[in-house]
Amino acid sequence: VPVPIHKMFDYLLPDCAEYANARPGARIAVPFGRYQKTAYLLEIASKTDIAPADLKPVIALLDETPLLSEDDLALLCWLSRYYHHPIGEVVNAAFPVLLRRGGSPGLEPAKAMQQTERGRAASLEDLRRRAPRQAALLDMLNQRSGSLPIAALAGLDWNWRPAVDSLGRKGLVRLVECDPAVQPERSVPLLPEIQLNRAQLDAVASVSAAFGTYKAFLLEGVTGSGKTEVYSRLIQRVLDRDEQAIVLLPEISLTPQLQARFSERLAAPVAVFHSGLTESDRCRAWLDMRHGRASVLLGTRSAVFTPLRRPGLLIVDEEHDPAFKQQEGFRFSARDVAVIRAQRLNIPVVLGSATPSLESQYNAMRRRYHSLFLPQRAGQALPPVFRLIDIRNQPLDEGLSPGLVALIAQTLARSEQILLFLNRRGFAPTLICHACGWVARCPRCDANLVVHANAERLRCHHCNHEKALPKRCQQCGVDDLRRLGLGTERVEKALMRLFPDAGLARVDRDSTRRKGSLENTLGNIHAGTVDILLGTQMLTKGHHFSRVTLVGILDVDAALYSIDYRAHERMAQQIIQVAGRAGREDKTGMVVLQTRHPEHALLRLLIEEGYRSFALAALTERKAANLPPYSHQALLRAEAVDPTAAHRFLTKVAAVAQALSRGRIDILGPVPAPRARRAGRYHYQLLLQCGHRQSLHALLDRLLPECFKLEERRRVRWSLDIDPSDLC
DNA sequence: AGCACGCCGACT
DNA sequence: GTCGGCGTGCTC
Repeated sequence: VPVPIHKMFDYLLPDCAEYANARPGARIAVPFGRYQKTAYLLEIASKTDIAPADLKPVIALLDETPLLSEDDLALLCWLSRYYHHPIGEVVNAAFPVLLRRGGSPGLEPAKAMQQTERGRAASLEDLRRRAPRQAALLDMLNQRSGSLPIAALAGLDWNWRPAVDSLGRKGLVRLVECDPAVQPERSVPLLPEIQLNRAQLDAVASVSAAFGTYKAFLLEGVTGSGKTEVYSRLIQRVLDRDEQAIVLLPEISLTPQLQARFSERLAAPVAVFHSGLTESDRCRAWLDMRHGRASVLLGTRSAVFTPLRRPGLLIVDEEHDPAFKQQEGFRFSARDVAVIRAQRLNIPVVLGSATPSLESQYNAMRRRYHSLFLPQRAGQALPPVFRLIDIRNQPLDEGLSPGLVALIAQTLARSEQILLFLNRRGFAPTLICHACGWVARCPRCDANLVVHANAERLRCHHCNHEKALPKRCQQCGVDDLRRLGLGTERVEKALMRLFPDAGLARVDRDSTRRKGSLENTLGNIHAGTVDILLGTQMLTKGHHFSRVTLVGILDVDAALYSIDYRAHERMAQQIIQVAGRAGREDKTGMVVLQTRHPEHALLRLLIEEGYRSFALAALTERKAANLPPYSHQALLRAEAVDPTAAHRFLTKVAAVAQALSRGRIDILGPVPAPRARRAGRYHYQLLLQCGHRQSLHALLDRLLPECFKLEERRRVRWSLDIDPSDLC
């Protein structure tokens, strides 16, 4: 039953014909408490510890044939044990919401759009101006002599459903049922296979040779080295074998691009699964994969559980991205789940990245993953040149050094584009009183309020608390408040002053809040009306800007001396990813990093010898400090409104753990979490660490039941995070 | 989670 | 004399 309880529940399976087909993996409706719930049949047993009088009968069998295979069910049970998360919620995570609610798994009748008399007579010119998407659909209808299966639209990379609905309302088309067996024609013409280079061919050959068996591959390829082409060729091979593939991406915004590229190359339609779709679309894609009607699925992390009729291949693109780790509830890593699932299904899995995570790099070193390397940039584009600008004792203009300003001017003079990266939004991260030193703090969090000058407001980036920008110090009343530090808004203002004639676009969460405004900005960038592109990590993902030849990273120092042991890794990945946005076939890109630590060993290694050398050195540091991947971690978090309750609870837990572990496991803490006070609650954490994974999990198996018995647990909210990616 | 029960303070 | 705040316990 999908509830946060570490338990299975026993029910009576009525002895009648309806239940003859009941098999593990099927959904059932059961009475639970005073309500009815959709639950999952995990096991059929002939014994129970529950008193017969307490057993209630199952209300209904919802699936004649189970939607999950025995394999997938076993995987979910394994995950429940590994992540120490209640089995009901784990199984729930594998299903789309519509099916969780007990929705029918049946096929809706296939529909086709048909042109009406009115549609034939309608003036397309008028429509083309006011509703170009509807016009495009009518054009497609015309090309296909007035009838078009809805399924054929699935390959389009725009949201066609509202357009179909509008056409229907206007009576320009009508929807009729059609034969689902008729394969829809392609909506995008199939492009010929492109010529792959040696490294790409080798990668394809290695993975293809592993079809039908488990093997994990780490595909390391710099931006532009043609990973996508390797994926699509591999998927084509999978399709040739009449098997299915899942491709995982870290975030929704990357799906349209990849979907378009796949649709051009693959003979089969590409199904999509992510949180930007309606529930019914997600459910349809899920069922299409389950029943084998679709063969390729592109999706974000929850798509990793999609059942496959004929499993062939799993791909995790940008495998280093922290977004693959779910950060609340069932805290799984979709990348790790993909590897385990491939193992259990006996199929290959490909992890791709220009900047592989240290974990994966380590697994490749240990030969648990097979390394594939794509060195060249396709089409002979040259790798960018890195340059450090030492900003010590330099006069900075809102964070911009004279050297960088000069480079920007030169690049503008050549009519080329510039990309500036600053991972902090707002105007200034601190508002301080010059008279008394008072700093604007969030009343509910351990954090400074950030000045947002455009909106004339102060905002907390952790709890969204907001207030008007004060004119005077709230402590001493003097009107000399200064804005300390740099944010994208501030740099934007400086750039407008320094380069008044340049087209400027700022890309961060504030500037792209409105739906579609990111697409709009990206459009302008490609159209060439933007000369300088300024943004946060939003810019590091996916999009390539072919006219960018100068990349400026304004502040690398924050990451160099962060307390988070993963900060170096993330910094290096961001630098290489931003650098990869630049350059074009005939022009070398330049990447400029402003720092006060130009001698920093890891930074030098990164820019002089590349990401691989950096990663090896960073791994050596991890080894020396006995940090992951050389040890395994589990993090117990606790929070409460009472400032000491969480600490008291974790102290008790630490004592129990100490007694159970007999010195085999490092018990670190409890300590206050970074920014211990958040939205008025106090956060603490206890880190358990061990070089031997089995020992850690054996401890957790015995520790958790004790946690539930502790008296102190009542006053806190607590949770366990296995393989935490953030210690906060 | 979602719900009921039950015990205390603020209203008609 | 009752409404409703949320702490506590239970769900086969």
